[in-house]
Amino acid sequence: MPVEPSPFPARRHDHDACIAEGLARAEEACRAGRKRLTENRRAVLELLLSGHRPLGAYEIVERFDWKGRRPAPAQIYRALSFLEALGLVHRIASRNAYVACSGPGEGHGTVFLVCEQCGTVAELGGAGLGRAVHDLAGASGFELHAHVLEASGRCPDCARTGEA
Amino acid sequence: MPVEPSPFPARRHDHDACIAEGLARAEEACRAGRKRLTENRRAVLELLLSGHRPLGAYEIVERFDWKGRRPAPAQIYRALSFLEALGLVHRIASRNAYVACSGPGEGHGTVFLVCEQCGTVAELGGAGLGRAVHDLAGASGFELHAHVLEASGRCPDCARTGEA
DNA sequence: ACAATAGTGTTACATTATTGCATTCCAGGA
DNA sequence: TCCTGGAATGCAATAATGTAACACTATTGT
Repeated sequence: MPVEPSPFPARRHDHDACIAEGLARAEEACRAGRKRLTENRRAVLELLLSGHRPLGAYEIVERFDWKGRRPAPAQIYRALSFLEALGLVHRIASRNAYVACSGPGEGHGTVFLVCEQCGTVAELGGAGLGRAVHDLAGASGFELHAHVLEASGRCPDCARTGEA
Repeated sequence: MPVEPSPFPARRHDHDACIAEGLARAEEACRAGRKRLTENRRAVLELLLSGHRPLGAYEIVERFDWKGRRPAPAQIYRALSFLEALGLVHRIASRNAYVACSGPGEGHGTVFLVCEQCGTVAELGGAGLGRAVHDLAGASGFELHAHVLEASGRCPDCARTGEA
């Protein structure tokens, strides 16, 4: 297993490519699952992809400029559930917010590192951790179905800047 | 590191002792921090201690029979923040609920196992996991401040019962 | 074209959490 | 004892987050 490079996006990176890649993955996932990536769903996903930062559902509502009008929250939640079920979006429970999946990750065993300062979220594979949690739970006779692991702190950029 | 016994409470256990112990720890913590364990705070803590199950804030409001009247939500949230700051109560982010701390645990590095069926919550020390998360984060240059790790599944009792 | 199904648009509502402010309580000193 | 400053409360209002229900529209398979 190769050591991963920093999971944080470089300060300058080809962000359009991120978005394009995310959308491509979404289309692929939909094809594979025989689901439809409708205009709404696509738009919500694009909004989330447009930053590496979690957005609250109502933040999405506000940013949603869609033929001049705004969708009701229910729309957004529907899109989010759909995208989440496909693993294209993750919910950050500790913040009531949602972030676009940044990798082909399997969806479980994932660790989220959330920067308290700039809000950036990095998603780590943490496969070993997933197993560790599983084992720990198993040792107690607990039948593990899913888990969430979210860390908060400062991302490399903010840590560098702030420690002056 | 000794292997812990099951972190789940036995089906029959001296529950009054649980409560008494929890309250005792609270009083100790308050003395140590020169804080006051007021009637409200104590009452909220007692409610949480009275089950090994997370309660939503409004569930607490409903159960709160306090001289015949009901406190406003704000009261409850204030008590919860206070208790949480002292590590006497934990928030289960994945459920928007709160549970009494079941051990002298340090508050970080803790793993919560939440039963989807009966709602029981067990709190594991998971010291090794805490370190693992720390290391994993550190390897990415992330300055870790805190993390939440919540698992859902079936507790031993429910698993036994259900698999019939 | 038709039926079956999935998705949308909208309203209303439910749940969870916070803010502001006047009042009350309480420990500690004059 | 009395005062006083900070902590905690009581209360009302409201913000923020999340769902339910239902009629309507679009898409797909036959």
